[in-house]
Amino acid sequence: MDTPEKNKIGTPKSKFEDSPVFNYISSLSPIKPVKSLHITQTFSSLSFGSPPSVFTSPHVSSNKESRFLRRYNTSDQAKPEVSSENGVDVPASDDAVIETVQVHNNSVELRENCKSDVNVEEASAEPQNEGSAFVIELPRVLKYDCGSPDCVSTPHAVVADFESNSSDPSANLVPHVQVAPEIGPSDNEAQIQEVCLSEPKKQGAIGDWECLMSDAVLIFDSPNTSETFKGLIHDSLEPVGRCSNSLGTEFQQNEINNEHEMQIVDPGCSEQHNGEDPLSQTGDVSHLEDMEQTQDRFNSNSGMATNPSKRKDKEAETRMAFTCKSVFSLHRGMRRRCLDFDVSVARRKNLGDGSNSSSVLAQPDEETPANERRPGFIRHCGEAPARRILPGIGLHLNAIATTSKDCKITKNVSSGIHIRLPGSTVSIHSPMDDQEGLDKALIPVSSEMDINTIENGVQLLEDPSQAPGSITNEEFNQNSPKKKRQGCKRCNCKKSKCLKLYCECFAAGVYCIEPCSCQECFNKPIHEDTVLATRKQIESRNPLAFAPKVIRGSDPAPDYGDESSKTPASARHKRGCNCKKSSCLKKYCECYQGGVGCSISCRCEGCKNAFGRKDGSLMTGSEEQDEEEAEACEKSLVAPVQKMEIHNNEDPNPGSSHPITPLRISRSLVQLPFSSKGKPPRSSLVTGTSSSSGLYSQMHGKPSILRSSQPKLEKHVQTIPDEEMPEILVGDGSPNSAVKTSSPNSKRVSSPHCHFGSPGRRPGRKLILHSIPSFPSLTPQH
DNA sequence: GAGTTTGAAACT
DNA sequence: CAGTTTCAAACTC
Repeated sequence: MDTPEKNKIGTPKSKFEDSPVFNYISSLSPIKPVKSLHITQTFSSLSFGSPPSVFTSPHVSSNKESRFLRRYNTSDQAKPEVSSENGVDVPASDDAVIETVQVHNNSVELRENCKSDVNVEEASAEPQNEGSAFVIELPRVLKYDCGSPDCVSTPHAVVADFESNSSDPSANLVPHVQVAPEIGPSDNEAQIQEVCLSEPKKQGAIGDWECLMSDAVLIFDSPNTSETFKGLIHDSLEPVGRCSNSLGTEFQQNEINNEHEMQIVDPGCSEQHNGEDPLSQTGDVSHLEDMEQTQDRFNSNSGMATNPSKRKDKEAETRMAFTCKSVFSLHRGMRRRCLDFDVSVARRKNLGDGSNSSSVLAQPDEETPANERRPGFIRHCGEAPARRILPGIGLHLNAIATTSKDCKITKNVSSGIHIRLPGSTVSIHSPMDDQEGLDKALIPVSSEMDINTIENGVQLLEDPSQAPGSITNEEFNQNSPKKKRQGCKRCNCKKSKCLKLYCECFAAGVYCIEPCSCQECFNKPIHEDTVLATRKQIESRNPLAFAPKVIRGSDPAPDYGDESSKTPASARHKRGCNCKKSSCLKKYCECYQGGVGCSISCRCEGCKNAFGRKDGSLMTGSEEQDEEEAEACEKSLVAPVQKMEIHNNEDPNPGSSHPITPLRISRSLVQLPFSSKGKPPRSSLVTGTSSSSGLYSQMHGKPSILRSSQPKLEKHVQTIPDEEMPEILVGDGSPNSAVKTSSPNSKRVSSPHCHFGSPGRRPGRKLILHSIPSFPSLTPQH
């Protein structure tokens, strides 16, 4: 596994180790090759569920199963090194850095892809384009990226730790970093190692990280080096930081707080907490313990505690799975988001091991029973108990795509963020390093939240002014009226055992958690095998079964033929609805629920979907208004009540406002701003076509969006798509696309994805698309 | 909170 | 592929 280089380096190194520089170099170079390998494996093995849209690249496709990828925090965290590496690699310029990073290691790319791809792109591009926006975007990006498996914020985190130590003592909860300075170098090493190594077994992936760590350690060993190291880190960090920045809003905050730390902070986790989290602290402590343990194990196992070369070997061995965890959690109370990617194997290992570390971090929230942690699934957000730290944000692409239910960020307990792409899930972790952490760490994500987040992210991008974090949160909270379910999906299954698509949790690719009222639930980590098997079966029957129900409309959906579809925003339900009695005006209608108009593919009767009728009356422009009126009339007849609500909400003139395509609402998909009852605001409808802006404005409160409604819309769209893409990808991966097909009768899914893939996606500014290209590089690898 | 309605999912 | 049944969410009271 290991690349020869590493080995070479490793051995000789022992002596050289002393020189920090040497170490770095060695570590860096060797790592690359290795990672690439790993990555490959990882993906394959991991079979990312579906990589995020971003991954549209072919390789991704494979993953259907991946959907349920599991992310374990643990391993990932180890990865931080990557970041560090990146950081190292990265020269000065952010952009450059990013690129470099990608170039560097495939693995790195993967990891960063999340970040870098999205982030980077955004970061690089956006910043240029949009200065202010940039900041905001970054965070979001992070989110998204984070979502992406790769994103490992951790690396940064690691770096951060170091820096933090130097810069922010207070903040740091994280022992490592802090320790370093404070404690003797040796200690630092140990800690570091632990951090990196923690659970090396489980996460073989760690390798690179470890290497770095080891290097770092060495450096630390020599006091001087340590500083140098720091310096390096800093240097690297900044660039990295940017990348990381993209990771999360936290980043911004961090920056504010500490320039150095900034990035470090794991966006995900961090969102803001600068050390505040008690949890984090606890987590840290526990983490330390875990680390120690892990170290011990590691040492015993490898017999080379600090020996870098050996570590490398080990790394190579372990690498099978690569997971990235952000170490952040350790650091400050900040939440860290960690993305974990685990190979199934790794995962299992983790599971086995997991217990150890996890306990440490286990945040209160996290403590979710095993269930939640499940790799494949995202936890429900919901329940995060009380802590709402800004919790990580979990993205559940599926969910997102699907329904977008609301998620509440708040709920997220952990700091971690989990993104679940159809194929894959990414989790950003919080403090929990270890497996448990992983397990536990899996932050319960509410799919909806995720979605929201994403969208928010998008929006944010658009609106620089808003702070990412705040926005998201608020919006999420506000937006999702549904929360009840949506917020975190909770099911109430009685007979399906939560192993059928009837179960929203299952359908969303998340494990059932406490909030669920299900009976005889098998959708729990404990029954992971069963869940996966069932999932496979279902997918075998319908590859798109777990794909988001709503496909973003950005792409012109020729399929539909409807104008509506063409509208940028036009998002459609993949299969279309079959409503008979609800006139597509109630949530019984999936189209409506998803905030999208009905399309040709719908077989509904008496369609009055506010977001767009099946007849194609998607309202656009003036027509929309007219139609709206007509609809209003109709609705009034049909459902006066609803109408009322709608009007109340927005309405005044639906038509007038900016035509936002319903898509936009797409987020809506996720969560429409429905009134608490869930009724879509009429305006929204209008918006759907035309006025959507209103919604946003309302929602976001920021007019900005509105103002540039179209562009923004596009952006949204794109963004959305991106997000969705993943799922699609998943489906698409291969099959999906194929799947997409549709039987006329039945449902078909529009193929969205063309969209996705299409790099050319809409002009939206979102670089995200661009990012996609990057992925390809990865794919090719393998 | 219980009961009803609805339409997707699953089954035949 | 169409029809039927099952299921759980959405909705109503």
